[in-house]
Amino acid sequence: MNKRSSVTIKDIAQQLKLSPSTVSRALRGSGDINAETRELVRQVAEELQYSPNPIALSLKEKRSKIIGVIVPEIANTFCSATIAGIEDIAYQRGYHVMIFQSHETYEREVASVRLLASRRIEGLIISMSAQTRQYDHLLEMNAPLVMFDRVNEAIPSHKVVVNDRAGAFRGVEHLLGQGFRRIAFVSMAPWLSVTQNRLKGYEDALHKHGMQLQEKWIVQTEDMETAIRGLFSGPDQPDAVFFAVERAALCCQKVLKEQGLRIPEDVALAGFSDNPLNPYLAPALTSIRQPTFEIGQKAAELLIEQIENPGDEMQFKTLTLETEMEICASSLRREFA
Amino acid sequence: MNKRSSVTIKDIAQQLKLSPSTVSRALRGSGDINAETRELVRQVAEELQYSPNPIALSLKEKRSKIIGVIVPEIANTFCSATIAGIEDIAYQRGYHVMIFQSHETYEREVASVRLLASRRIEGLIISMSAQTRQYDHLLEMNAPLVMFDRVNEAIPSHKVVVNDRAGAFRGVEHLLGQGFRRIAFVSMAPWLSVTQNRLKGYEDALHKHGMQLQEKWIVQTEDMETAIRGLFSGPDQPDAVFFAVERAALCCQKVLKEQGLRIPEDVALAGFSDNPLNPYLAPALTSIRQPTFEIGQKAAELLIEQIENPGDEMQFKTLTLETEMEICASSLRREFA
DNA sequence: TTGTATGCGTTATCAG
DNA sequence: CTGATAACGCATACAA
Repeated sequence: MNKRSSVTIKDIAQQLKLSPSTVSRALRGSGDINAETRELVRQVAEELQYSPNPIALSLKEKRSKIIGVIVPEIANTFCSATIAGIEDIAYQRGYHVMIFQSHETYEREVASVRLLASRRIEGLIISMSAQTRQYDHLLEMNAPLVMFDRVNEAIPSHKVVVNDRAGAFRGVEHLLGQGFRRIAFVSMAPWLSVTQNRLKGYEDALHKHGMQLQEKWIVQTEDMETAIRGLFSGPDQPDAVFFAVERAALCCQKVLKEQGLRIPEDVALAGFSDNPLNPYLAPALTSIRQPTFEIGQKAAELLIEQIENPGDEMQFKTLTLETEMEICASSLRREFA
Repeated sequence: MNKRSSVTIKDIAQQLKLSPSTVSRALRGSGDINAETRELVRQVAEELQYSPNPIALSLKEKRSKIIGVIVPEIANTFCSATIAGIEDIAYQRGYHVMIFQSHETYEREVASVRLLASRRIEGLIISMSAQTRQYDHLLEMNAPLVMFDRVNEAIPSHKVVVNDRAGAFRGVEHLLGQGFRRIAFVSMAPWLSVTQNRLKGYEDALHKHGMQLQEKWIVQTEDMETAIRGLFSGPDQPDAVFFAVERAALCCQKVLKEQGLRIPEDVALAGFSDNPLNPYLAPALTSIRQPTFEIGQKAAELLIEQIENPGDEMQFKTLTLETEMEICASSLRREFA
């Protein structure tokens, strides 16, 4: 929209008394063209600060060089870090990234998908909203699609996930190793694969150590704050909480603080979270860390590969990256802490 | 790019044996048209899941209904929250938001501005990178521009800022009120207006309480970690730090921890930060809070107003919002903590 | 080597 | 009331 933007190929053509097509060829180097003419055109283009109109290009080539990204919330550390990874690759390969948030609602997600589709984006990278339980909007897309984090097996696409089961297993086993025996599990949407896998890891760990699963200590709801309050109000309270989503960490902190319960003296805490401040919390929060930047990179690579090789009837891959555990005071027995 | 996207006005016309122009009119309701025809067209459009091609529309109308946003880092809490506010208004008014990160580098910022300009975005909302000390890329834009947070008076545009001077004043006065007398100031780019204003607030507070400014306690550098380490290595160390940027908070935590200095027993801490975890840190971090969501909303409103009334030779406004102070343990004298 | 004509999807204008 | 045509900016098949 700056001055440069209104200069078209025609202006250059006019000034040089050439036809627009010649100018076009000179600029893009296709076809045979007189070296002098080319140079001349280039010079004038430079002078006039010509830059091609990408909208016209998109219309013509049916390509926009834009990839869409839909995440639940960019305020979520995991999401913003992943986006950084996506951008990294996208810009390297000459693509631009259009970011949308679903704010964890199905409606916003569907609206965003439709919008992006109508905008002729060339591909979509998505982590679904927690509310999404129906996938028509994604199945209808026939642009390349890559899912990450919140994926669904029923949807044919590349997927990038972490080994949630192993990550949760490791975290819970760590809690068990510290002597905690009454470990609650807090999560949100039970229909999401991440939730299910993390729950499996939790079960694996309990099982391996010969412990009984206590249904009442498994919380899976949107309204985590209330649920956690429930965990710590009746008799038979947990002595540790393993949270499967970042937001739950904050909820736990809040409720425990409000109930006057100390971490880890009264209740230990560990779980999935990618917030960089975790080691500085009171007390420092033991976290299962995901390779966020890399997840974004891989997703973008898979997407662009797909965009640029449309013929290939490819096998859809599921890339599984490993998590790391950052052990901090929140999950250590007092005597060690 | 889903199936719907390939249905054009022509397809509808063909199916109904009408001309494209008739279909266009029927769909957009302009001009006179037979009520039956209109209904028929609408039905077929519905059946075929027609949706207009926005790229063609953009080309024709020279409008893209896209506004660009450039921020230093979306991982920064302040930025992501602001973007949420921008999105809120934009979507209400039918605009889409294209987000770019400068990663605090001048080059990325210039590249993003140029890209957005060439993409025919209708307006730009920007918080400049810390490196940016030259503004040609912004001055050249003749699309509507709104700056927030990192603004520059030399650039003719609407601006949305917070009362940085008052915020810093309040924070530092609070530290003084708690009995701290050796207060350092940590920030990054001294040429930014935010930095300058926050520094002024710091000076105001010291001055009001009859204190001398100590140059050696004023740190303004990219490499904050080293600088802070410097503050706490020699003799004559501060007993409190007021930080003017969110990132500095983390740096302080890190260095103080590594030097075995306790907060607030040895060194008190307060400053600008919008991280929601601050109250849960060890100890809880006293924070000057900005109305992030509202900043984004206001910026978007100003931009869209400008986009939609291009004729108006408007006065450029600078909107100044107030900060709030959230007092926590990190800035309280031990006896009160 | 260069110019002309055409089309991408849409709408405004003018003719019917 | 409806249809034909041109135009937005660009690239390309084809003609010269």
